[in-house]
Formats: sequence, structure tokens, C-alpha cells
Amino acid sequence: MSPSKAARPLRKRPGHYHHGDLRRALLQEAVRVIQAQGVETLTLRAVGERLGVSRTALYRHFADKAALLTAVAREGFRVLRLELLAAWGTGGLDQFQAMGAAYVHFAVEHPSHYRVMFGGFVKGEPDPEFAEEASGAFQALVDAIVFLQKAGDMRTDDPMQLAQYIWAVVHGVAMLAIDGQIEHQGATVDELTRFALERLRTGTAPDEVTRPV
Amino acid sequence: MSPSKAARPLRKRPGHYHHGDLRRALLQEAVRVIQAQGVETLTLRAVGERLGVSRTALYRHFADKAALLTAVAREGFRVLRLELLAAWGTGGLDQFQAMGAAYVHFAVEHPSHYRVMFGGFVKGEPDPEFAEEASGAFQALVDAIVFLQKAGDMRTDDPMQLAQYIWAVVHGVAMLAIDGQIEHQGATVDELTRFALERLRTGTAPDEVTRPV
DNA sequence: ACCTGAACACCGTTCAAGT
DNA sequence: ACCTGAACACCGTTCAAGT
Repeated sequence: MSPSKAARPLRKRPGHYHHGDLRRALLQEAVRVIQAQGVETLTLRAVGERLGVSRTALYRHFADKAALLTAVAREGFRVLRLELLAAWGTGGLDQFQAMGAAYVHFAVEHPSHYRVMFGGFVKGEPDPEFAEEASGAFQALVDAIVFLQKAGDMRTDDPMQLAQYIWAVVHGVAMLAIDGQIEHQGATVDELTRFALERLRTGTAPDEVTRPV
Repeated sequence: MSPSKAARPLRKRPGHYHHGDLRRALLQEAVRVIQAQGVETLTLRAVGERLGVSRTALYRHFADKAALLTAVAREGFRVLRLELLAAWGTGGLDQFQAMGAAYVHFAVEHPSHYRVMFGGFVKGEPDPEFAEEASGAFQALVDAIVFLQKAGDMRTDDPMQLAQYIWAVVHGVAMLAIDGQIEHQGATVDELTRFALERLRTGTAPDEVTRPV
């Protein structure tokens, strides 16, 4: 068996002074632990040990534990944005539905990531890069809404307000799904997601009582 | 200045062996700390010290820290249910809107309570009393939906599914509000709540294209 | 029954010192 | 520049002992 040929060394070779790309390895390992066992079990000491590095080495790359979590959240928003954009594609009402489904799907596939992103771990206005990534994902939604409005497929309220509302809906479904509150009641996440997106579409449809022909 | 005449002694009188109602005092103090500084700063040692009690006295009343938090969450669901019922009153479409507003209001007024209730601190199926309280609040919503359906004021989908959807909407708004993501964008929580409830109403209205007279 | 005090096995973080 | 190892000030939890 040859060792895994991962692009980056996960573990420092003993005796070697430098790790190579410790920052990336730290992030990767943090995500792995969070994914596997939850945020609250993440300890910096265990991360260091697993990487074959002293427990204080981390402080060369992150100010503290909160900074590490912020970096994880930032990465989460980046991936989320990409998946939203992929679902949206060239745009349209059906693709908008797909975007909503992709949102919930992301949360369900990366529950711990999602919790770090929205769990209140990122306080105040700490990291500008984080804020940029988060608002980037939000912007993908706003853009889609404006597109639909121009096509006459969505009511023409303030796009920002619509975006916040729609975000709240998928965010709510995602959170309940992660907390297991949906399946606990005999329903499935997919069913609820479909239903929610259908209600959402009805609720945001253009109110053209008399459609101009 | 006479001392506050609170019904229960917050602090044990030194020398006295029993506290009086330590369980209630612990709960009360935990809520105070969480409210003031957030869940993550809550330490059992500080709680004990503030109550003038050893740091292990707590274990006579709660199995561990998680059990204390579960008790806080349970109390939160109880208060939430009461406030939802108060807003609903004798029922009706307007009262249903008031119920939604009351939900968001509760979250905004008790953000740390709310975080404990939904932050994933309560794992698995630990406390039956907690589960009962949580599903009691949910039931208030289901009952209101059935009422509206009978009155012909809401579409007649499965009430459970509708309830989950509506819960997701207000939950989403509440979470975004608590995270400061709404005001961060120049909007107010009240505006978004109003808008969301309006869209919600449109999306769940009975689809009677031809209304029977 | 209820509370105490010492002890255990952990944390995150700091800091002088090494390479 | 980057990493180390000891140390500091914390945690939650246990347990024999007191009343």
C-alpha cells in the first residue's frame, strides 16, 4: 500500500522543521473534526497533535481559536456561493427553485460548517474577508431575484427585502433540518423543502390580476 | 435601603446549611448570565460562587452542564408557547399574523434563551419534559392552522407540513435577526417580519380561483 | 438529603527559548 | 519566520468526607 498522495502533507515529517502548509492543514483538520464530532469538541491541542505539531504552532497562523472558526465559516460561505451559482446557471424560475434546494442541501451535507457560519461564533465585525464572503453568497441571491423581476416572474418589491425574506425561509428550513426537528416528526427534509419552495413561489409571484397580453 | 424582597433568596445566607431553593436559583442565575453575556461564557463555577454555594452543589440538582442548559431551553419553550397563545387569543387571520410577530419578538427579546433552544445543545432524545414543552409550542401553531383551515382562511394542505413550513419562516427571520444580519443591511427586524408575514399569508392563502358565493 | 474541598484530567493562551 | 516546552489561569466532573 502506498501512502495517500494528497496534494498537501497532512502530517509533518518528524525531524523536519517546517510543515509545508500548516495553515491549510490546520483548517482542513479543523473542518474534519467539526464535521465528524461537532464544534464543541474541537480542541486546538488535539488538532496540533494530529498534525504532528506542537500545540502552540497554530498561533503563527491564527490569532486564536475564534479566528480559526471564522476561517472555517468563511470557507463555508465560499462553497455555498459556488453551489448556489451552479444551481442557478443561466437563470429562470425553475433554476431559482433549484437554488433553494441547493441551499438546504448544502446545510444538510455540511451541518457543522453551517453551524459555525450561523452559530454566532463570529462576533461583531471581525474579519473583512469573512464579511465579503458572506455578502457574496447573499449577493448571488439578490442577483437572481433581480433577474426574475426583470423577466416578470417575481413581484417587484425591494430586491433586498425579498432576498432577506427568501434567505430566512431557506435558512429556517435548513436549521430545522440540521436540528433533526423535521424527521423527528415523520417528514423528510426533501418533502418540506419542496413544499416550502412551492409556497415561497406562490407568495412571491407577481400579482398581475390582469396579465397584459 | 432595605434589601430586595425577591420571593426566593438569590444567595445562601452564610452559615446556613440549606439554600432554600437552590434548583430554582441555579436556573435563574444561569439564565441571567446567558442573557447578559452569552452561553459560551457560562461556567458552573461562577454560578455557584455568585450564589454563595460550592461549585459542586449544582450536581445535586442537575446531572451536568448540559442538563442545566436543557432546563433553560425547556423554560424557553414554555414561555414561547404562552406568548404565542396570548397573541392568538380567540383566533383569526389577523391573530395568526400577531402570533408570527410574537414569535420573532420572543427571539429578539430573549436571544440567548433562543440560542440555547435551537443551538444544538440538546442532543438526541434526552429529556422527555423538554420534548413535551417543545412540541407543546409547536402544537399551538398546528392548532391555529387547523382553525384557519376550517374557517376557509388557509389552504388545506397537511397541517403538519404547513406548520413546519411556517415555523421555518419565523425561525429563519428570528435567527437572522438575532445574528444581526438584518440590521446590518439597513433594514429593521419589524419591517422584515411584517413583509415576511405578508408573503407568508399570500403563499398559504386558499387557492379558490372561483370563490363559491 | 444536601453541601464541601481537594483532586483529576482537561482546556486556551503566553512567552522565553530554540532552529 | 516558524516551532517548542514549560507555565498560567482557567474549565467540568468525581468522590470521600462532613452535617
